[in-house]
Amino acid sequence: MTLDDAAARLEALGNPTRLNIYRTLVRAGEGGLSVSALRERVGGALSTLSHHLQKLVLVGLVIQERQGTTLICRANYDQMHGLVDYLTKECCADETDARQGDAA
Amino acid sequence: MTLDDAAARLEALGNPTRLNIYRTLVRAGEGGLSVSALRERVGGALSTLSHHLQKLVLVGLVIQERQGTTLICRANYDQMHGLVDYLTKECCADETDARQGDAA
DNA sequence: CTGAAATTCCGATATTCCTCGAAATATCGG
DNA sequence: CCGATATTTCGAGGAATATCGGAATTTCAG
Repeated sequence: MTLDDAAARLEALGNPTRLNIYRTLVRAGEGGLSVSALRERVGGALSTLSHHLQKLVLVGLVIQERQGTTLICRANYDQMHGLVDYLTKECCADETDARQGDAA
Repeated sequence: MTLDDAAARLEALGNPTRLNIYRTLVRAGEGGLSVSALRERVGGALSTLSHHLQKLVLVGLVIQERQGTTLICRANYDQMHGLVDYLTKECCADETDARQGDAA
């Protein structure tokens, strides 16, 4: 994962509304949530929610799947793990890591 | 750590320039880096760097310490660990965690 | 086809962000 | 105090964001 990718994901998460959306999706588990179900929990206008969701989808943090008229949204754990990994490796390193982790 | 706190930190990191600044600071290790030394590595105008640094300091991700005329900047590992922790607990939980982690 | 439900697209507005150069401020050495 | 160095503050331009309401689109049921 490049620095720009990581920054894009962090930015996507770096908005209270969006972080809340994402967290809600995580808590919903594998079943996911429809956009309207999501809206009932996070509030706000549907168009706004849709907008935020797109941002999350764009960076790969959320996956959408159509089921008839409803669109199911799910958290993409892999991407989040990748992000946490990046943060841990690149940005949590103490001196020990700073010497070796340079290659990454 | 509240959702808003986490979002603020994520937002601070969610800018390529700032993420680069932070990462550079982490790699510098405990010794830290002065603002101008930092500038030599990340480029850009000093005023811009100062601005970004303030943002990082504001959310606690970076600590500054005066040494004469120079200001030493250091990454605050604790805060970053706290953030990664939050992400892991609140946003990486699979169903197993989603049931129990609700209290947090 | 028609009606209903779910979601996105289309403007619009207010706010915030990123970046810069220049001026101001702080600290030190002498 | 003076000069030099380091950093921040000020002011500004331009771009991007967050939010909204309503219209348009898609998909299903009958």
